[in-house]
Amino acid sequence: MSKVLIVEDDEVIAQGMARHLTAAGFDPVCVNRGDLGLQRLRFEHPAVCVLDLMLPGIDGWRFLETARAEGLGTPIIVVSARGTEHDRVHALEIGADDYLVKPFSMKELVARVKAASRRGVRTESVERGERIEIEELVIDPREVQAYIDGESAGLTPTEFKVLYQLALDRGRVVTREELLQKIWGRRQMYRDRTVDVCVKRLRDKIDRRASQHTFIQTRFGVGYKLEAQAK
Amino acid sequence: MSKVLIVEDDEVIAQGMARHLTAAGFDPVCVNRGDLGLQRLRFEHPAVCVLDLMLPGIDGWRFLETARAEGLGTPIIVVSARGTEHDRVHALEIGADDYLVKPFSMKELVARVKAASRRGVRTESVERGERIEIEELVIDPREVQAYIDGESAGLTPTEFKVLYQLALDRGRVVTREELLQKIWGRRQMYRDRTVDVCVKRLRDKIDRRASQHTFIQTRFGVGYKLEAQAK
DNA sequence: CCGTGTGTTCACGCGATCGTCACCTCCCCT
DNA sequence: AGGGGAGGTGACGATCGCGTGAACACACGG
Repeated sequence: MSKVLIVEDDEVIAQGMARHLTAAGFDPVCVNRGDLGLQRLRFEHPAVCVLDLMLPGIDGWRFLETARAEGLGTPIIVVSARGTEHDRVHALEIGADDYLVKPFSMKELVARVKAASRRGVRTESVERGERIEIEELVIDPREVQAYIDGESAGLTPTEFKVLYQLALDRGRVVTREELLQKIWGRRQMYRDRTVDVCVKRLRDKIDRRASQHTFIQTRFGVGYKLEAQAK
Repeated sequence: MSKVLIVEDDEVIAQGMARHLTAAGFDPVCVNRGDLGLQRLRFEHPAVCVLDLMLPGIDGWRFLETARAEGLGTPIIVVSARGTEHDRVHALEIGADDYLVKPFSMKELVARVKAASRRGVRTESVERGERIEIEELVIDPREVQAYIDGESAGLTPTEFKVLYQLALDRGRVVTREELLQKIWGRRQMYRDRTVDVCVKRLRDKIDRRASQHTFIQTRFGVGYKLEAQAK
């Protein structure tokens, strides 16, 4: 469920961590360069970040400093082969949340990732993500609301989630199964019209103004798609 | 500044920790029994708790379990002479935020306490901070009071904290969980109406004047939001 | 020891929300 | 052109969220 960003240049270790985190119910993403990791940290907001200190691109120290300077609050767990007291204290001082010395047990890593994600509740529901603007439609995750021509669309939480999910993949067709899975947490549907009804209500609210114009398009037999123009 | 609760039965170690934490700008409080520590954790809400596992009264394990079961969200750093992988993993699993094996360096302890308090579950220090003005509403952190048209609203400390928290993120929807965590230091809520009641009283006090006008808006199924206009 | 101020929990009730269903419309394929 | 199935639409009912008033718990000051 929760995403974990692994910034580690050793393929073997990264894969091992990913495997164990997956088994524990996390959704790990691996990156082998510091600069790439920083970019992904900025855009997709993972619940936790596991960071190696020795990295190509930019090293872990600069990674930490930059991330904190930019105000990114993601819990960061440093893993490193070097584990002198000075290293540990310094990393913690400049913004690390935890420090594990290699070699470490995967069990402990998983436990510490769990602990970090547990307390990082704050990005769970609100706050994550930028506003998305598509023509006169503005989708604001911070307010959990959408606006048309600056006027609130009065979306309910579920409606908003659907719209936001479509907006994250705007231009792409999103299947019903995907929506049902991500928003309702259901696995399979036999004849479930839940999504359809929700989309209808959504359309009633956001397509009302610009008549003749529908933001949410239907892909027959597949799913729904939100218009792509990023304004 | 920030209070740190030290639950440790060895006087010498406790005093050492207290001394170093004081030097680092913390306000340590020592307790030598588990049951007493738990009471103080419940009563005064420290920013961080440092917990030894071997204790008279109730031991650290039960301390951890009880605190978390009660929904107390204070970051807890476990320190222990026993440091097997199993111990560490288990402690983290049942709610510890960090685990240090004795003997440890005081520098590292301080660094980890800093890291834990940094991601501060709660906004302990209300004192610093600018006044926030929203139309005729003035929120003054120094006075711990709000004013409407220059007249005191007579807010209680808790009411003020809620208002201030909303004001810091004005325009953004703040979830109940977030408020409960930041102000009351609880992590999970089962069916807790504390926030609702507090908000009701807040509204009674600050919305009284400008009738027809509510500063605090409800986002159904999500949380509360304070009006955005910075005057 | 008892009022008072403050904070938390409880119980009730209304209204918002959301899933389901039935029926209708439209698309796609043959 | 017609049939079957996918999707749109409107309505209904159960549930849940939350406002509200009151009871309850607790520390403080006299």
